[in-house]
Amino acid sequence: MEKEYNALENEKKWIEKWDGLDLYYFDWNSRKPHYIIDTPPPYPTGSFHIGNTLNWCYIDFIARYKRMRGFEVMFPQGWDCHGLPTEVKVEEKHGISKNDVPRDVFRKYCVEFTEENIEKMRETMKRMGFSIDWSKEYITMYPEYYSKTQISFVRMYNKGLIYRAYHPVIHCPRCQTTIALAEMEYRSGKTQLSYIKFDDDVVIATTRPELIPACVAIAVHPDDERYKKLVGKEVRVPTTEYKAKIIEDEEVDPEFGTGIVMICTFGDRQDVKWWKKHNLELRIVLNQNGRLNEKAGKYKGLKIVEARERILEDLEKEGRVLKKEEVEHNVGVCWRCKTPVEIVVEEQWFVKVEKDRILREAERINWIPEHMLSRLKSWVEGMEWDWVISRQRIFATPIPAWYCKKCGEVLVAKEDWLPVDPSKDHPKIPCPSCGSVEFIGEDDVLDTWMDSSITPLAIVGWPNETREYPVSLRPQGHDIIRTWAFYTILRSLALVGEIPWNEIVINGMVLGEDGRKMSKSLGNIISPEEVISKYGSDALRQWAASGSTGSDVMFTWKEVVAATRFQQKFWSILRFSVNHLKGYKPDEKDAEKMRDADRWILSKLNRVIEEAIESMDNYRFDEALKAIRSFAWYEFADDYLELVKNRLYSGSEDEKRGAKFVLYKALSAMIRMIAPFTPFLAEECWNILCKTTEDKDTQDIQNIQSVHLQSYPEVEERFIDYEAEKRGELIRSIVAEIRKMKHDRGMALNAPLKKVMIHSPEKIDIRDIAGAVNAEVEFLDEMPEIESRIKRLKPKYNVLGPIFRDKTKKIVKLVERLGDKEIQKFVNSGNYEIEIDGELIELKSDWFDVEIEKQIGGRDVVVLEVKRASVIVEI
RNA sequence: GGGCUCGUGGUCUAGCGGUUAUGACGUCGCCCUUACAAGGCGGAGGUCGCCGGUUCAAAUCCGGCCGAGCCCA
Repeated sequence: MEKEYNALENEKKWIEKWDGLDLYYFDWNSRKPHYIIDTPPPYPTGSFHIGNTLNWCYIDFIARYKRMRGFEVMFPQGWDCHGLPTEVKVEEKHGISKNDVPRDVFRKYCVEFTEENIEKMRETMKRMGFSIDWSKEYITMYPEYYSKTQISFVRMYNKGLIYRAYHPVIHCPRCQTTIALAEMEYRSGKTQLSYIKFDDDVVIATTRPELIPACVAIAVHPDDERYKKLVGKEVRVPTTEYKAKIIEDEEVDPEFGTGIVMICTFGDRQDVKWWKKHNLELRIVLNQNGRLNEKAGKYKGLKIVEARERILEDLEKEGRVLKKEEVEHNVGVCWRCKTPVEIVVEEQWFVKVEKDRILREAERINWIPEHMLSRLKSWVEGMEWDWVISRQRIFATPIPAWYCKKCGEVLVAKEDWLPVDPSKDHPKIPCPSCGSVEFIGEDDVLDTWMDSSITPLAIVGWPNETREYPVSLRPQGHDIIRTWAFYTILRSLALVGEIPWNEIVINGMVLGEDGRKMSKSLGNIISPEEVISKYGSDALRQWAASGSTGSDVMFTWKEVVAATRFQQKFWSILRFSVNHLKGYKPDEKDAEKMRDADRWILSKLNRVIEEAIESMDNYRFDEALKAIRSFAWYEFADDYLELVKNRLYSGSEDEKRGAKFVLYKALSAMIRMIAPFTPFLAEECWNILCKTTEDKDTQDIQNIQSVHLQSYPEVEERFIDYEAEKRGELIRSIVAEIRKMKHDRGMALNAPLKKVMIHSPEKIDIRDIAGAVNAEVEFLDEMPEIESRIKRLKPKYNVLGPIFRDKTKKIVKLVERLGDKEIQKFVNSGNYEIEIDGELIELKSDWFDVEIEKQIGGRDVVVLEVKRASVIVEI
């Protein structure tokens, strides 16, 4: 074996060897219990970022662990392809606008572009060693998948869970499409608040003066004494000829502005609420193209910003603008492009949100960490509108619907017509209402979340045959609880009346080394490839295991470096062990040859196995890896190996057997325990160990022995032995104490000692101690007589100095000259009088440290006190 | 404004009623010891954010305050 572990080389080697072995193939017909993971389908941006890496590491830890624990694990991989970002990239790439080419040509460009991106990302995932079953890959932009999305649409429509209606929706002027509430976020910024006089009594404050022509009512708080008299009156809306009624509503904030608010259709979501509640008129002045319409009178055709300026100018001339001030204001923006959104009213497709049912059913899912359920709950509880699913885009799943040209009847496709694209395909039946055969195909497409919210169903074969449901696990980040988790639960309940998964494990976000979220603008982005090319995948995977599940994890190079050190340590442990295990055939009978040290570490090993299983079962990867690492490094390597080294080098064959037995047991278990975390290192180590010991019992595939086909180590109760642990612990601390003594005296750790005598009520095996401390060791049944004499009184200068100043030196000299008897008297009584320059001075023994020398039969010895033992060392 | 999470040596972090508070990195000293110097051995370094309360016992539970982050309005 090489002295140094070369991670990069080894990882490359195994990626090649594993290729085509089908190590991770999920077989539906397997008799093992199934464990199905609803893997997140990432958006194919072309780069698999470090946040994905964290997420996938968790999945892979779980998948590998569960496989080793006897489950038939499905780890599929999907790609959530549709959406605007790709459309934008494709437009850039081809130098076109999406409307410059026919829809299907544009779609083709998007598909090609996406395929290239997927391939790039697959490479990184393979390099990371994720145990994906690629035969279960799904790609949402292909008809096999999106026809499922269309079927789900048809079924929900037929159940009355999807409907078409006029309703205010969020519209992104830049993306030129409707977006769902979940796709909107808030940005804070400064805005100008204008105080506008409607008449002498009514002065409103608004941040959107351009919407004054859309004002449909004026509102005040019912308890606001200032305006009680106004309620019920009407006031003319400036810039228009019509009047708006003054109403009262509890949700008006009397503290904001003048306490009088104009309600327009629509400035924000609060307007929508008021509009609905008070049954107000609908007065839309803003078109989807971002320009004002004829209802705005002379402002028709102006863009929002232009209109704002013009209206303010005109009002100013009329003396209606009383005040302008800067205010902090939150504005809703599109989450993709951060452009401020508008509220428009259009006929759109909606999915009904059954809040109560979702809240109730979500509790049946086991949330890890538990508190993440509250994220979903608070989101659902606060939902006001149904989910808008129609989008005015191209690269997405078409909505399978037509409108009859004659009577306007809506015709939704039958299941056996799917997949279908109504923008070019025709329905297979005439209009059920009027018999006409002329239709207008729906141009709108579906929200991408309509594709990705059926992933758990798609992977189990729905709608043809749903082989197993709910699936075992959903692993995802906490940032998409309100979207992906929420939508999936909703759709699963709607389509099959069941929760989608039994458990959901949430991972945190990855922070940069500065502790802030990784982002391009902060310049703190690290790519997985950068880390892998320097330190390899196993090291990055160990970093991923370093945080506690659900919490955000900071990326740090030092954690990655620490991981590579562990890999080297583990390699060295194997290198040492293999040297002694050459030709060793594991034999349970060798257990009889074990000494205290062997029994101790074997017992500890089994308790670490127990701990690792417990932690892995609870998805606490940090705990598991930490337990395994510290056992291997400290207890096994630093303590145990040091104890048995001597026996392995110079013991008799019989003496060695006990140690070899343990060496083999421990290595076999440790390699299997690190396998989910560091699959490359583990694989190499496993192969070396197998070759060394010629162990033919391990499972192999096409003549390659793989640790990833083995079972996880099990706790062997017969080796857990608390008495042995006690004795081993004692042996360990005796050796440590002797080493410490050597260290304190500036001796080399392997320096020979004349003799070591141990007395303890515990009967311990001293043979391995001798080798470890390089001395003859004797176990004493009785404590020998130890004579102690005071060697010297060492002055505490920090006490004596301040008291005696310049006399200190003289005092110290005098005390040093005292004879044995005088010293004894001084220490016993605590006081001593001396004379200096004719002056009597009383000294206290506390001012000196008493150095004691111990002897046995006249020979100098050092007595070390260890818990439950006395160790007498003759140097 | 509301909800959630979190304040632990210089930095990051474990513990979440019970001896002396975990580990990593850093730091200081000693040691090339037939697996590993990217190593070993040994130090130093903490009023567990602040104030109350519950308890025989609080870093841990409860309340309040201060601070940070995330989510939502």
